[in-house]
Amino acid sequence: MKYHHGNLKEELILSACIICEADGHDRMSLRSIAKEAKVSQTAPYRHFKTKESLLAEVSTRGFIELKEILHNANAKKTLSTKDRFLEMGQAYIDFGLSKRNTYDLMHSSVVDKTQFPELLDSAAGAFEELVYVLAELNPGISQKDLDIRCIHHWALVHGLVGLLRNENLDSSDIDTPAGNAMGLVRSDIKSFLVSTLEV
Amino acid sequence: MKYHHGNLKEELILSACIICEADGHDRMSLRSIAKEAKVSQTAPYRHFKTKESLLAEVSTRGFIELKEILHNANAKKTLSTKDRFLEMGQAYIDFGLSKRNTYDLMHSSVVDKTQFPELLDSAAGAFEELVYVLAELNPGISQKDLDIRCIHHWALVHGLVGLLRNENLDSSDIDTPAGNAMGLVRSDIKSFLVSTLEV
DNA sequence: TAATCATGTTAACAGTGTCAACATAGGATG
DNA sequence: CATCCTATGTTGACACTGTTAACATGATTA
Repeated sequence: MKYHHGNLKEELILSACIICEADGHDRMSLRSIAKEAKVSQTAPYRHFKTKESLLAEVSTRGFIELKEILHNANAKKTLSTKDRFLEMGQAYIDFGLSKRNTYDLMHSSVVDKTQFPELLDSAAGAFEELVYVLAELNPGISQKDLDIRCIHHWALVHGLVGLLRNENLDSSDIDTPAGNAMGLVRSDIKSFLVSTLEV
Repeated sequence: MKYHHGNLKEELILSACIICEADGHDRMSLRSIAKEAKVSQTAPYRHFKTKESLLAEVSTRGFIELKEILHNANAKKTLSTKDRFLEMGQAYIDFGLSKRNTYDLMHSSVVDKTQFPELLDSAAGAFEELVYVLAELNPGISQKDLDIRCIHHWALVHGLVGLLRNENLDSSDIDTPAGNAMGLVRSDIKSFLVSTLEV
């Protein structure tokens, strides 16, 4: 029985990542993850100043994973640039839908991003992946127009994740305009994204 | 000193709206708003089954207000249809930026929308305002294409609010691509929205 | 008038983040 | 090797939270 754990910080982060995704960040307690690590309830405070700073770690890892996912989608060199762009869009949305609670945390205000520089960096890193494809997809485009396109598509996929997750808007029994439209988009996200390219 | 308050439910909701916007929904406690209404800490439970259901009320009122704002923007009959559309986009984004915490709650997962029908209705109501302009702006468009356009612009403004709120992405001292782009968009949202129309 | 029911109260429970005070292990320093 | 320092752990406590159970009150209605 050793008094010192040896790798507690990393274990706490990994536990937090799992619990955040499983239960949602608002249902995660420091005490429960301390218990899971078989450590006293205040041990986490030797590694994280507050609960928020642990959540910032979880959020950061989320952005790092998102960046990797986007990078991998753009690395499929057998595909055309346009198809890689579509692949990335699909990948982003898949991430937002499958890692739902983590995605929530990443865009939540419970973590004040301005206070965690590495979180800012990781978020910017993910965004850059989009800049790369769009630059390649629009050779000779001005910096300003490129920037605007990036914003456009980043906002679009982010907003789309939010809409797609509201199951209410695509339940087939309710025949709202929004519901019908969401069904269409959900069934073929890439076609939808294509339509946003033809500006 | 009357034992019964008379208008407690409404007062609790109004307090909750104010506190949610001021402090954020995660910092609002039932006990604090009960105290503000000079009532015991469990009195709210006579009107709301859980804290979540009170938050659902706050969220609902947010969507109702948003709908009104969009409706008013579209009611400026001296403007062209296109200008009214732009006005609505600006109004949506202004709402997301000024009623920041309320907007957060409206898109947060702490309230399970599927369990609050009137919340679903209010959200759908706001969405419908966008359907109206876009239908007018694109006469003769097919239902499918109209639906897709609605999704497109709704997702866009929602995503944009998220991006614009990350102050990190537009702080002028950091010279990231994302930062530059956000500055551009922020300074002239309507121009940005125009560029998304020309599909 | 009497009974019912909506709406209030008090007391309590289990759980939370966080801090202060103390304990221990392991590495650095003499 | 002995000693001290520091990182990392523990225990105990505080104030706060959502929520329930049991009880009190006041208004409506039979």
